[in-house]
Amino acid sequence: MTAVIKEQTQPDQKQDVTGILQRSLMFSDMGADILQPLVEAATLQIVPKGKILFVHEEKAEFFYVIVSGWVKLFRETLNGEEAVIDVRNSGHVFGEMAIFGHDFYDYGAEVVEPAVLVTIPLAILRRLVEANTQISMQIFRLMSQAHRLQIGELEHRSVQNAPQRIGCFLLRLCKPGDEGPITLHLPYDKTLIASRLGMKAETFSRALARLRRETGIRTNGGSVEIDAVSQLSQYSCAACSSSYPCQDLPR
Amino acid sequence: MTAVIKEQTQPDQKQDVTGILQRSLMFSDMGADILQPLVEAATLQIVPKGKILFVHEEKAEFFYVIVSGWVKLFRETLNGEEAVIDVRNSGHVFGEMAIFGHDFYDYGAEVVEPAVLVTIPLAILRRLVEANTQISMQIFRLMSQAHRLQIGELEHRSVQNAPQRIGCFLLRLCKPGDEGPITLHLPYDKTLIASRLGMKAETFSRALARLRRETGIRTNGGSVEIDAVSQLSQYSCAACSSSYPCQDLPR
DNA sequence: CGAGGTGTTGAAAGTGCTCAAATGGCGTGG
DNA sequence: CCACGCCATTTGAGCACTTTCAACACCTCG
Repeated sequence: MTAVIKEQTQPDQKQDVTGILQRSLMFSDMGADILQPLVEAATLQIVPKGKILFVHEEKAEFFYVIVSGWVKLFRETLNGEEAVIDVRNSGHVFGEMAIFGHDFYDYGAEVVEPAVLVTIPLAILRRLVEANTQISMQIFRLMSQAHRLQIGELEHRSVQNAPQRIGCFLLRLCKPGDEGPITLHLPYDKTLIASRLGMKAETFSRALARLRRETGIRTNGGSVEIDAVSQLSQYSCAACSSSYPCQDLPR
Repeated sequence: MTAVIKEQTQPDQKQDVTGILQRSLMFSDMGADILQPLVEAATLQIVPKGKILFVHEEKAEFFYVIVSGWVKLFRETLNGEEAVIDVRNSGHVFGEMAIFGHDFYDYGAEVVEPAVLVTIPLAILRRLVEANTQISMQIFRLMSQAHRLQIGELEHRSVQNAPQRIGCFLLRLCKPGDEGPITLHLPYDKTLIASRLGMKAETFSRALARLRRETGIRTNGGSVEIDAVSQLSQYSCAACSSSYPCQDLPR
């Protein structure tokens, strides 16, 4: 339906891409010289909402760095259900787990808010990882953090009920140190938040209503007002292994 | 209550430990010379059922290789619930994810069937990983596989109902190629299987009864007879992203 | 204005959980 | 060898939470 605007990385864009990579979680603070092979092979894309970048079990050729926008990672079952694995934004990377072991994507990826992405062939990254200890150590850190987040996700799904999971989601939108009255904005639409949290849209709507009743937060469309973060964290984190602020679960 | 029998690795045991490591998933097919620093620092333990090896958020000093027995990895919430992350057996490794990033265990570990374990300081592994590409590549493979398994776990919990999850668990006990009438034995007690699958013991009991009714399997205590693996996989894998045999979920 | 997407609400059904009680196996102490 | 107590497992009844199906309100866009 909508064409992806692929832009070859022109000389004047290479600086941009280098900077983008250096601001990403995977390549933060790495020298331009180290990143050069990646930058050479990188493509900058503007991708509209709804675009499916790849599907589960497709042969993996590229990994992606998100410059802006939101990307949903998901799996589809044979009977048509969808399980959302994660929804990622600026600075995050996806599709990279296929570097080792089998060469297939572990999930599908769909742009859910208009995005700017850097696309880089996995082969280049693979070569770099084998040659450069600094990069491989950084990826280790990232993978072990991803693992930790996954464990947290599993825990949340099994011990928190719907309103608590929503509360937890809101808490992760807070900046560290936030306490008093603040206003948040939901990063993407409620339907997606619902499936991101493993519940149906209707359940989300009702659970949010209950969360309002029980913690005193107020909502108006996509904006959320929280008077006391502590009250919300008390409500949600009671059913969790770590109390707020939940260092295990950034974003 | 029960003392852990720590055995210093004596010269005559070093060969054993080397062999054990070479048969593990993490160090398979690696030369004795490469493994030597690990073997030097390794301790072989016989650990009784019930022993808690470490708890979530404890400072991480060692990682473990399972020679025999079963180990439960879990988290506990503030209000006393427990979420089982995984239950592992021979050849598997745990506690290793703490190598990078923060130095704390991501979960607690408890021996649930009498086990023989090799205990190795994380510091040694860390040094080895930084120095040896073969090891770091192998660990990458393992971490990405672990990641894939975690994703599968999340998917299962969100799209399969209780009887289907049990069926899926049974399928993973089959050897590749099994079709016809076979008899399986549950690897550990039903209460633990229940929490491994994210349900209560009572639910497990009832769900197993329903699975019997709907797929024709028979059970007698811990043994399970399956006449047609295909019938079971059809029942369970319908709500899954990959059909049987589910390469994503070994064990 | 009409269409389609997003979000909310109601009623009914389903799934898994809690609490309680009964069963049966197994090891210990007598 | 038996009685006892403990633990794993099963079963029943009632309940809580989530889903399903349906209807409707809103909003935006053409």
